[in-house]
Amino acid sequence: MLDWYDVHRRVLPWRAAAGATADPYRVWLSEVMLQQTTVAAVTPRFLAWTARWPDFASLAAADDADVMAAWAGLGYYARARNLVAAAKAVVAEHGGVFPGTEAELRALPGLGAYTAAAVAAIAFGQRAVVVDANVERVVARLFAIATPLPAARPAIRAAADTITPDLRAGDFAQAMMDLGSGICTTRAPKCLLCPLRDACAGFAGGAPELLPVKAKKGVKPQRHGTIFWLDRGGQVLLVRRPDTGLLGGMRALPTGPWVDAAPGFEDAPAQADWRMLDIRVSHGFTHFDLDLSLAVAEVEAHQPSTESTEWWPIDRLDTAGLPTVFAKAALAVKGAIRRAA
DNA sequence: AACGCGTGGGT
DNA sequence: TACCCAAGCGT
Repeated sequence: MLDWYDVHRRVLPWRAAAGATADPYRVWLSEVMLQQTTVAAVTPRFLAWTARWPDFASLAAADDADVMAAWAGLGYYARARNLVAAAKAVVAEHGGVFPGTEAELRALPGLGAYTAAAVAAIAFGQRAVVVDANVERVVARLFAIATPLPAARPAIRAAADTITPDLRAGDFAQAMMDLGSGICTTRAPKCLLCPLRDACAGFAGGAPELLPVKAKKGVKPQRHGTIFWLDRGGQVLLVRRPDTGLLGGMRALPTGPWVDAAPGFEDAPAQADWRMLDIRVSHGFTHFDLDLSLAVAEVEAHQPSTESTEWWPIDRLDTAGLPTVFAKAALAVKGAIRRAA
């Protein structure tokens, strides 16, 4: 694997040159951004983020709202909140120096078993067993582990442990991920290009693409809701969502409750002459689909804001850092208003 | 130990 | 189109 990696390794912005030491801050940030998120989506965001907050100290001192806005569109927003919390902990509890052991890393917010192992191995050269979805797939095929996930996890981890080297464990982990990403892919693995082919029990068995076995997913529930668009002379009312739960801590358009049937004007952010637009916006989250009605109204100039609300210039809404579902809704409302004019 | 938690890309 | 999926974590 290491020989293969030395030839085929991907060049990525958070990776050190071959043989060089990676910057722990950049390794950590990239690992968190890459949680359940593709390299293609992460790359531009990583470059912008590191230009703005290049180290732990700058991130620990960053304004919370700026950080959340900078994360907008990447999803799983608890990651951004945990990044700041971890940076503050590094400054306050570790003298600004990132701890180098897997156990200490694991104790920081947002670093679970995978990320702590990956950072320990990649940034600190320690032997750690790094198991992500790529490694699960490669190992399940290599050892022909047919137990369905997630029950297979202990066996997969034990098998990964047996092939993890004492030296260059970080390169080994990245090699497994590059292999999983480009060769040992989910749908149609390119076994003829694989350096592990001769050792692969899954290949020998004739159907490596069927591994690992996964349970089928249930049906996603369909929910309905209302998004409120309140215009105050070219500004729109935004709220800050509660820190916990869906889209926690993010700037957002006001919403009503998410319900099973057709929604109404419940939880409108102000007394106003609300009317529903003739269009809908649909958005899929991980665990439910949302069908959104759009309620619009206008208020006079003196309409106040509160601690958790602010008026935002409509023509600069792209700078507000809205999660995708609200950016989508805003685009739809602006389009409808333009057509009506 | 399930489940809540986003989004964009691939097929 | 309607899925499935991606360098998971916290509770």
